[in-house]
Amino acid sequence: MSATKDGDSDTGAGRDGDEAAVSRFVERFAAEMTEAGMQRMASRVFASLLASDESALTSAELSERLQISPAAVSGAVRYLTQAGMVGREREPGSRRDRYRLHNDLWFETFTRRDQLLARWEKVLRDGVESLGPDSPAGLRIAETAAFMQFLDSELKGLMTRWHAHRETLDLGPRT
Amino acid sequence: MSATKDGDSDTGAGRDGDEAAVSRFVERFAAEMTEAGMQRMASRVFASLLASDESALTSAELSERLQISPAAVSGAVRYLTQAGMVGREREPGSRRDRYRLHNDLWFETFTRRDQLLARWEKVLRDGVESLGPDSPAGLRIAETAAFMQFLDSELKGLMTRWHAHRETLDLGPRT
DNA sequence: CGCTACTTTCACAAACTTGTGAAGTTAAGG
DNA sequence: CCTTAACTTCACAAGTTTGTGAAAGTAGCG
Repeated sequence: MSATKDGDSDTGAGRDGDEAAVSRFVERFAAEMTEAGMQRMASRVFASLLASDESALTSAELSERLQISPAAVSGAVRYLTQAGMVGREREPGSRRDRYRLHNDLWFETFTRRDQLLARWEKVLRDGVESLGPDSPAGLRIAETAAFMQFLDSELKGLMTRWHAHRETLDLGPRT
Repeated sequence: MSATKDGDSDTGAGRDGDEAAVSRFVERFAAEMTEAGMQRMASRVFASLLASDESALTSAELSERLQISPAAVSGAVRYLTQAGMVGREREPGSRRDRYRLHNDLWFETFTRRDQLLARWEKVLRDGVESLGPDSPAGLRIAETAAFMQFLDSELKGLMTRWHAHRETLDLGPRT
């Protein structure tokens, strides 16, 4: 069925795999991310980038693949760059931007996470004061704050172990 | 205004700490959770329970403290119970339900997390097929799937370490 | 130096979410 | 059994969010 031919494509056999199947994957994965709390368009853009061979696409490509307006791409990209999940590059002699997934994808994402944890911890520590440090509720909240702190401290080691573990997989060098 | 007196309160000095301060904490913490993606009312109910001495409140108490209708409480509680973050108890000879934070709060929450991870991993593995396991995109997605699997495996050890670490804190026995 | 290709911003319409009052359901207690 | 307290469901109003087309900004390239 369908679609594998694209006219000016040059790498031959299905440049990013079977288009329909890829699109299905993109939508499925995006749906999961959306359910986990990310904006819909941002999820879709992210998933598209993840599923692209270059791990980078231009605005126009995104617009076409996802069937959305340039404005929607713009909005999604703003969100993703602010969240530090995607970088923007200008191709030297051209007026196109390319949006690129950071290589160290999950590292970047988790790095931000600890700022979040720090904020939560702060709010919780203040809460202990409000409730009285010896009340049951105060103690429970102190425990929660301690948990956040613990998580924060664990994150570093976790990423180190991931990088080590990653080496043992034969996934080839980073793209 | 002060509000510390509440008429039928019996434990004396501010049953759950200074009411205004507690409410402020509840709202602040709930706001953080909301920003992180949880529904507003669910966040507020959760925060209220966290800040209550019993770690449990009745529907009426929630309704009053948060100034929301019973219907809103009902909706929030449904969400929280489905997410496994809150349990429902019926007080024996009474028609009131009490909603209770699970003791092992964070353990419960993280336990669910691995189901989420498993789902993501599944979607990703399917994606590898769609993209071709040898394409750059396929490899990247395989790496992502591997990361999810890695995270899942780490979670167990993490919670074990947390429980150990928790013992070293003088927070008294579990509530 | 102006043309043109690309991107962003803006105002608005559509769609979804959220919280409410009111009616409906269940079960304790007389 | 009947009453009544407590919870749930339902339909809807209010408020947000989301995505779009159109206009305005930027910057390559002739």
